[in-house]
Amino acid sequence: MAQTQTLSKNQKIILDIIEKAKEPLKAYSILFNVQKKGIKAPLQVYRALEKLIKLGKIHKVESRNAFVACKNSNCEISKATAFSICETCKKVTEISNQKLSKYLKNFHDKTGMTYKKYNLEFYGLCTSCKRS
Amino acid sequence: MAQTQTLSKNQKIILDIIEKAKEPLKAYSILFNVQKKGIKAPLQVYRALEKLIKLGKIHKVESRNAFVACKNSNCEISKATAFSICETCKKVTEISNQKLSKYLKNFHDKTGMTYKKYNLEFYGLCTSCKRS
DNA sequence: TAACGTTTGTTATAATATAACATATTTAAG
DNA sequence: CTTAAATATGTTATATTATAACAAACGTTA
Ligand SMILES: [Zn+2]
Ligand SMILES: [Zn+2]
Ligand SMILES: [Zn+2]
Ligand SMILES: [Zn+2]
Repeated sequence: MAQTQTLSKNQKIILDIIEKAKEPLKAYSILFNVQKKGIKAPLQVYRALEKLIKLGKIHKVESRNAFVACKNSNCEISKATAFSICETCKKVTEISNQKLSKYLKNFHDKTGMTYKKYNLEFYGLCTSCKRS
Repeated sequence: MAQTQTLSKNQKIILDIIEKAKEPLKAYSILFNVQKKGIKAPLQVYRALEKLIKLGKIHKVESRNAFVACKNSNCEISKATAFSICETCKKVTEISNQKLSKYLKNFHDKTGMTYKKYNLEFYGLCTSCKRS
C-alpha cells in the first residue's frame, strides 16, 4: 500500500517543504531551502523528487518545471493528473473531478494505443486575477 | 488569417526542419542541424520557436522539452493541444478528436476559473511497441 | 553475517533556456 | 518619400534545469 510506504530522511524533508508551500516549488528553490538541513547537492533533491513522484506524493507541473504536493489521495500513484494554472499569479491547483478523470481514463484514439498515464494542464485566469 | 502569416527567414528554416522530422525535435538538436544555414546561437532558435508556437505552426511537448509540427490546422493558434506519447519508442502523435476537444474546451472546475488554453499528454505504448 | 536493494554523499558536467545589448529589416503612418 | 514603430537578427554571456559517474552507508531479510 502506498500509505504504509516509509520515506527516507531526505524524502521526508523534501516532501515536507513541498507540502507546506502555497506555490509550486522549483528544484533549485527547494535545494536552497533545505541547505540548512544538510542537503547540499542538486542530485539529492532530484532523487527525492523522483521517488516522491513515483509514490504519487507529489506531481511535476511539466510546463513550469515545478513540483506540487498531491491533493488527491496520491492520484493512483501519479497516473492521472490534471491542473489548472493561473497565467497571472502562477497559482496551480490540482483538479480532482471524477467525470473528467473517468472520461480521460477511458479515452482511446483511433491508433489503438494503450494509455497508462495522462497529464492535463489548463491555463487561464483564476477568479481573483479575473477581478483585478 | 493564420495561413497568410508570412514567416521570416529563420522562422522558415526552423519550421521546415521540424515539419520534416519524424520525431519531436529538441532545441539544441535543431540548432545543430541549422548551423550550416547560418543560425549559430541558441537564442536564434528559441526566438523562432516562440513565434512558431504563437502562430500555432508548432507545439512544445512539455514533458519532453521537444517540438513538433502541428498536424491539425494550426490548433486554433495553439490553444488546445493533445498528444499521445509512446514511452518506449518516444513517438509523439498529435491527437485530433472533436469530442475530446469539445469536452475539454467546455470543462469548468468548481473554482470558477476561466480557461483559455489546455495541453493534454497521454503516455503509453504505441501499437508497434505493444507487439514487441 | 552476508547479500541485496535502496539511499546518501560528492564532484563534475550536460542540457535547456534567457538576459542584455547592438543592429538591421519590415510595416504603417504622416 | 520619410520617419517612427514594430519585428527580426546577431552576438556574447549567463542562468536554470537535470543527469553521469563513482564511492560509501544503510536497512532489510535470508
Ligand atoms: Zn494528485
Ligand atoms: Zn491568478
Ligand atoms: Zn496542433
Ligand atoms: Zn512505440
